Amino acid sequence: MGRAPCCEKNGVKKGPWTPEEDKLLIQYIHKNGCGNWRTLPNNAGLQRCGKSCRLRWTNYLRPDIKRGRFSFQEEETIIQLHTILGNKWSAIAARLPGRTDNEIKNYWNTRIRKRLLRMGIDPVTHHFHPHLLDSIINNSYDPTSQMRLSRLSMMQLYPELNRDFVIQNQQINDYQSYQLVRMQTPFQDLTAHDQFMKYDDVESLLQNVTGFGSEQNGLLVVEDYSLMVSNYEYYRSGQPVGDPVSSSLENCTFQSDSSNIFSLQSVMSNVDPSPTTLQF
DNA sequence: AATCTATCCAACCGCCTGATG
DNA sequence: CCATCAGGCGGTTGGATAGAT
Repeated sequence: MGRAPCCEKNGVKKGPWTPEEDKLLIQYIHKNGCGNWRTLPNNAGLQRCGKSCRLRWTNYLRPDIKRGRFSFQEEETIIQLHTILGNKWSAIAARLPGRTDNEIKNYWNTRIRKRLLRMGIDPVTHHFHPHLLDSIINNSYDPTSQMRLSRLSMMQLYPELNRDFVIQNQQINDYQSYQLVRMQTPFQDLTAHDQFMKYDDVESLLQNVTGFGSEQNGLLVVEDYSLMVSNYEYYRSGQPVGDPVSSSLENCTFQSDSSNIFSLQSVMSNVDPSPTTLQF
């Protein structure tokens, strides 16, 4: 015979934890440690399965858990680690102090994954895929969305980067590569339409870089202005000198109009010297 | 104000691996 | 060696909430 079962199936409570249950679990673990999860519920006076207790403790009650919004640095780390590790959430969580695998998994599935798809990037391979753009262009194209207009026009602006070319040339395999082609072209050499698209690139990039803000009536509304600026500075500091993306951003400044609503004043590189107001 | 829809996330489920008797 | 379990993991669900109509 092996071990006894971890818990009786009958009489075990399921569903959301009450504050009283949380209190019992915290008090017991503070006094006795985790020990054996199988025997813990009985010893702590909880009508729960040991597995449920372990999950509640590791994902929610543990004192070293960092709650709240993910920073840009954390999000960048998650994306980079996911490129290498895939859906190994526990391995990713091990490199993000205070974050649980469950929290990272939820954040990936509800935020990051969707954003990558919107950019035409496969969240599994992290490569650009034309068929993802197909679905955007053919099925859900919204002419009021600058992000989507950007991608549609991108294909029109760079016909040499057609889908066969994308498939055959692995060095240009994602959305950022398309942006870099435009970023690296001097502003004065671009057509009027290209210039508009370059503005659009910077706008989209800033919103991704800062990781905060939502469009409301053409203005960018942020929850934490200082954290947004901090993320922006972190991004810029991590880019190599002469990087076309960061050089396009280097003269950007933020102007707060009120406590949490502001417009972006930007002087883009190689652009008309008068400041240009960009609104999200 | 009421209803519908989309999003978020805590919690559960089922599977896998190594440990145990 | 085998049956069984604990612990850990990734996938999925469903209730709560926010936003849209």
